[in-house]
Amino acid sequence: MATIQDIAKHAGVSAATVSRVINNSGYVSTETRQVVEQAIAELNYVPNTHAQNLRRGSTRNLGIITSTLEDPVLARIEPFMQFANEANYTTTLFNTYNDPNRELETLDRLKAKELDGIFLIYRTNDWSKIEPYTQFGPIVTLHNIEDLDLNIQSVYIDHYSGYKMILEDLWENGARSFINVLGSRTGINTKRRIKAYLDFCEEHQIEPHDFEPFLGIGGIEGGYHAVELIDALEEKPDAVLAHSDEIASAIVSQYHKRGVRMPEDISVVGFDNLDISHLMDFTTVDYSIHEQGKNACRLLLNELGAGAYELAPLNFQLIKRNTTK
Amino acid sequence: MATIQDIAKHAGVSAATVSRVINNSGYVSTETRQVVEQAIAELNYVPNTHAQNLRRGSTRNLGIITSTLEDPVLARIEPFMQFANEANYTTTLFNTYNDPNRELETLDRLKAKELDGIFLIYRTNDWSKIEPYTQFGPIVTLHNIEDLDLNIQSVYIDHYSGYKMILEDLWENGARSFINVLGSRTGINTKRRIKAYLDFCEEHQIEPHDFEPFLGIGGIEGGYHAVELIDALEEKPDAVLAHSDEIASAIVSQYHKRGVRMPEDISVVGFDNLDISHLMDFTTVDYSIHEQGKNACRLLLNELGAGAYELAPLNFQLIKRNTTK
DNA sequence: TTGAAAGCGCTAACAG
DNA sequence: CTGTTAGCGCTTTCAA
Repeated sequence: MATIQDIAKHAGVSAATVSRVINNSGYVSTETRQVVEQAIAELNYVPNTHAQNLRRGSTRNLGIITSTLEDPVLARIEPFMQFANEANYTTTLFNTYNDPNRELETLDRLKAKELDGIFLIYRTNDWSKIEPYTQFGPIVTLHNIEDLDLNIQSVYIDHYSGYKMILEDLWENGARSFINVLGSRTGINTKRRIKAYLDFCEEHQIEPHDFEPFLGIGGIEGGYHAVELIDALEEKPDAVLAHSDEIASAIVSQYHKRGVRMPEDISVVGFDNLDISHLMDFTTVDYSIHEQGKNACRLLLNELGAGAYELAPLNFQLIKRNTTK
Repeated sequence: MATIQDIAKHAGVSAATVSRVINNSGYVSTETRQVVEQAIAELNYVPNTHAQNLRRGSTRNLGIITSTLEDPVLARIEPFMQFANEANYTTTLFNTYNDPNRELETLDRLKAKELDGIFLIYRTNDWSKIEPYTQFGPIVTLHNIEDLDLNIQSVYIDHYSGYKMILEDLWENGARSFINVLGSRTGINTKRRIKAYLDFCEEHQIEPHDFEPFLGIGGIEGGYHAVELIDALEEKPDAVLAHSDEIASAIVSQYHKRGVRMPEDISVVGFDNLDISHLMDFTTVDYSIHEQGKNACRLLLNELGAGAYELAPLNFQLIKRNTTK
């Protein structure tokens, strides 16, 4: 491979001049520039990225860390990548498969200057272990960190009002008993959903249902499992609220197979407004998940001084389809 | 950030020795090793990747190039990434959005030593433009390149027999007229499917249908469009064969909405056996798409001398569900 | 078993 | 406007 020296020789100039041409920095006469550009073209030269990065002390590469690659995660990753690409940043995706060590190793890449910043979608380590890394580069997350005094930005969105929105709509259409299919026991989203549900119950003077065993449910298999749990219930609920479209799709799928009619026999609602909700025609909540991914990137680039992007507002919107009245 | 020199000083040894410890190369006495390891731990040292890469002339990073991020593509990317990760390789995903220049720029990263090898899922440039890059690193693709004399490996799988399998099964169950919803007009998969269909027609002495306007159909929107095209037909077919589960999901979705019963009114078959086919309960063909992604990685690592992996065999299997008799 | 020294390819002062 | 020079942080001969 040709190096900058080869180009310099070929063009009869110094390496510094070639560098100036490549980077469009400093003064270069039009003639010299042309000669250099021709040499570059002739020798088919591409600068060695490692040398550039070593010299500059930065990459134009953002890391994306997740613990799973399910649809709702992908729905954030894609717009993030696209936005980064447009800003001329590269992205590297790391799946930790929920292994805390892998997560730490990946954060080390920030130290190793391999990554300029990180979009930490799902974390597995304590914040106290993660935060020290911010001295090596910005970190943005999907988690809620409002209460914590951390140097980490977040694109978290409080599910409370979105969830309440669903409940109220179901109520208006006659539903009186509900099952909340919830995710991570410790997650903030679960807490906020529970809060919304409890508040709702109080306002409408109804008895809340037991959250167990509907906690910690995830993935398509989780959705199938939820259906079995509901089947085992003595009193069937009027409506099932899934915490994601992925779960909802599995539930809807099972009901279709069993000939359970929606919304006549039971209502089902998802969350996220992914393609699947459209395809399977079930009610869900949209909150610009796409823009959320982009916002993560905007935040990161702003912190890196690579732009001054305004964040897009994220609003809840109920998307009514055929699984609710 | 601490550098190798800092560690050397701290441990009272030379940088060379630290390097030996880091890389587990050459001779280091147990004592020295311990002292160095302690220094590394104390100073929280992580080697600068760019310096390493510059020195070594290689990264442990594989590029994945695609022109779109739809489900069938993701279904290959995920296992590829996982396999690479396990072999201690990093992956970087590039979406060209069908822009030939972006594709070339990404291939340039091979030259720039930024990528050790490339999984070129979908290409947009001519092979003649792509092949020269193989001198800078191995390229593996999903495209068929059997006929061409290229230095590019492929995990292509001929759809002929898989497609024939579907047709025969439909025939046995009474279907006599078909619509083939086909992809890229120039793609080999389309050609092989057409060949399978024409052979099938000849064997069963039936008249093939016009391929137009069912060519070049892709994405969910494409599936919706296909349904409209079929509606406009004078004679309704007994069965619709989609070239991917994505297309099939859109078709099935539309039919559900319109109250068209499957398989009573019409049969629908997909291809790929993605999650969605299971969720929406439609018949499809499995051919270890997951292993195909891994094979791509195996091939790449073999070429890089980073292993001697055996390829997994890819076989067709008809997965019958409720959209066919 | 260890250290000295050279150099991977590039950029950025600085001097002219 | 252009060239000289130093050095980013690491690995790898070579010599001791």
